[in-house]
Amino acid sequence: MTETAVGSTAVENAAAQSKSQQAYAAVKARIVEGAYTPGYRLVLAKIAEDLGFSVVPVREAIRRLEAEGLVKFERNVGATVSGIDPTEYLYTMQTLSIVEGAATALSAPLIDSVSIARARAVNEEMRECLEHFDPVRFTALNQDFHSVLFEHCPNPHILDLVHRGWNRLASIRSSTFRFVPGRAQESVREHEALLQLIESSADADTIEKAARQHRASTLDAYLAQAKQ
Amino acid sequence: MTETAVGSTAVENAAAQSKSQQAYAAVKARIVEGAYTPGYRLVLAKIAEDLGFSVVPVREAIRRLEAEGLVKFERNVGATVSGIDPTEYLYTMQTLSIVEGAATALSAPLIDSVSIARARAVNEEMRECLEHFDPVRFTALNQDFHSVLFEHCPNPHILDLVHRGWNRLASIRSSTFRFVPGRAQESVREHEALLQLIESSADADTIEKAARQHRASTLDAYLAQAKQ
DNA sequence: TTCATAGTTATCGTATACGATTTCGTACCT
DNA sequence: AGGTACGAAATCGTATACGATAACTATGAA
Repeated sequence: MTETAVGSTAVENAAAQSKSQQAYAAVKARIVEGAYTPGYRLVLAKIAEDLGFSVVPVREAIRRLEAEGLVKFERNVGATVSGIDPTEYLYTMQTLSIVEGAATALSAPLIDSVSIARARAVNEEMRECLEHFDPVRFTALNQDFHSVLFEHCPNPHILDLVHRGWNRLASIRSSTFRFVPGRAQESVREHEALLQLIESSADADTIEKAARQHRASTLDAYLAQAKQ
Repeated sequence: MTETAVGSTAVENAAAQSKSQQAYAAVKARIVEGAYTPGYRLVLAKIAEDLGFSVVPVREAIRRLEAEGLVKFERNVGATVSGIDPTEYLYTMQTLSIVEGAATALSAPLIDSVSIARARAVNEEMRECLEHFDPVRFTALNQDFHSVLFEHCPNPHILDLVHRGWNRLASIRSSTFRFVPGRAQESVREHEALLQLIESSADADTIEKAARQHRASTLDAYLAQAKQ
């Protein structure tokens, strides 16, 4: 995702990237890892000081994050980390179900047996993880699993949309399965089914539907949980 | 397309918007209407001078356009209007076929008979337009038609993606049907079929497939044309 | 006590200035 | 003549400075 130049130190990287990019990466990281929680007020001057930059590159970074939906910006007021109120979560998940489904279907014919094996190994870990349930680890593995499936998507635009969707969910991602523990088992089972569809070279439409439905089910489980 | 606020003068508008936003709107408009053709070099200082601003707000505007894919930006080199080389066109159309298909399907149950009638009227105009064929007008009507179908989509994220897709195509949009004139007739016919599906409350999957296929067919026609 | 209003503070928005990087042209060397 | 290296011009990147806006607070009157 990030352009980690292979074989270059962090220092070299810092020199290679503009401060805008550094600021972007820094703020994004803080959001994704939860240091800045939803609703958190992003004060430009403060961030600039923290990073040792002026405010100008920080502004650009924030605007970029805004375009990706991670930050909400109000003129003359400032930026806050986008909360994921339930409606937002619903919209994001629905969107992701569509683009990820498409990405997975387009990706499927290009997935070699090595990747399949890797995905299966990850899913196996998830299954083990069910015993002494660790939601954070489980959710991380879940992303690994799906990454294998959609990363081969030949259409970079669609792939980008998938990444953005995952990013938007990132801040609550660490706890997705905390809210719907019952869903975890089903999820593992559906993963295996997905893998078999891909192995058997099922037609694109079938794979797309399965992938979409898989995500939609997680959403439904969450909604059912949230309702009461 | 431009956000002409009803009942407010241009001056009031200028005051209400930040210069970043104005710059964004101005540059975007120039790109969409073709004043800045693909490959055109966007020099910050030049644009700033044209608009009477400093370069700072222009930078932000450019970055925003970059995030939307309308502009390509290279560090220490500058920005150029994103070309739509055939591969890009393909990727964009494919992406749009997916999100627009989904948007149309989600939108369908919410479309009232008035909107249907309006869409049908537009399609009728398109049919007439076939006689003395005017590609530009035809393509404009085509957007109007589809707008009616997907604008009711209740998921704002998906709707946003659809808009972005159309924007990306905007610079060549004015001439889409110039390249594939034979496609125009089919297109009109498929529009009517789509309307009937919506009227008869066909299930979401059927509508989605039809909408997606409709766009995919335009893409295929273009590719077949471009090949030889 | 409560509401309205004026003043204060925090923060954003933009202009200007200057240093950094790239690109292009020219001159020199082979 | 061709290629390389040096230098100049164009352009970008960032810092600093200041004006503009909105949120907050305190004060006074009803």
